[in-house]
Amino acid sequence: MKKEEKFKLSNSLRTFIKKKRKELGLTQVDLADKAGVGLRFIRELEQGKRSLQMDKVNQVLILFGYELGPAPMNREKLINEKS
Amino acid sequence: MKKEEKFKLSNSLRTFIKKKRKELGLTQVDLADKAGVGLRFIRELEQGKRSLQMDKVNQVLILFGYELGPAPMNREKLINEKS
DNA sequence: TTATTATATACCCTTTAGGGTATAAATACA
DNA sequence: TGTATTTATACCCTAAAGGGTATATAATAA
Repeated sequence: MKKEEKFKLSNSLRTFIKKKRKELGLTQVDLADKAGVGLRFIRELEQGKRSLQMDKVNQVLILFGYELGPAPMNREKLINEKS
Repeated sequence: MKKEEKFKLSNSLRTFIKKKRKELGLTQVDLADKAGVGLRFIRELEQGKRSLQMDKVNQVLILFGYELGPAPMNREKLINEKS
């Protein structure tokens, strides 16, 4: 496993956040402020850091009406997903 | 907000894990070993600690074929969910 | 081009997640 | 009952999450 892969999470979350943020026309700074988290956190989130704390992630997701939950993995994605 | 509520996460995850674990007839110790996390972590997870790290949670969920992902919140649950 | 804004990287620092372990309480089973 | 198993609580400790901030590198506009 390459070193960076250790820090990448399933693309869905990072792209989800980035997409939602753009849709609302927010900068990372805006989002950090609204969510009450640090700017560094938003960056690590959008860059796919795996070890983020759930509560912080949820502070962001809630702004979009979402929250973290268990979702069935699909193996197709596992195979095809680019790291 | 009562003090303990700060540490409770949406019931879905904690009950999901507990239910899946029971279905497989595993003890907390078994699950901790299989997931490669500490026993303490499994306990905090099943007790609803909010600030758990996503990667650790995923190590557990993967055993069940699941992973953390953004899920739309339903307001019904927000209102009715017992803390 | 240059100025402005957004994003990324790097560092210091405090707080805390979580491992390990011992003990206590609860549950199951003879 | 008592005994074994499972789960919960409490403590110490190390590694790292993440806040703040300064700097660097895009990206966009004038």
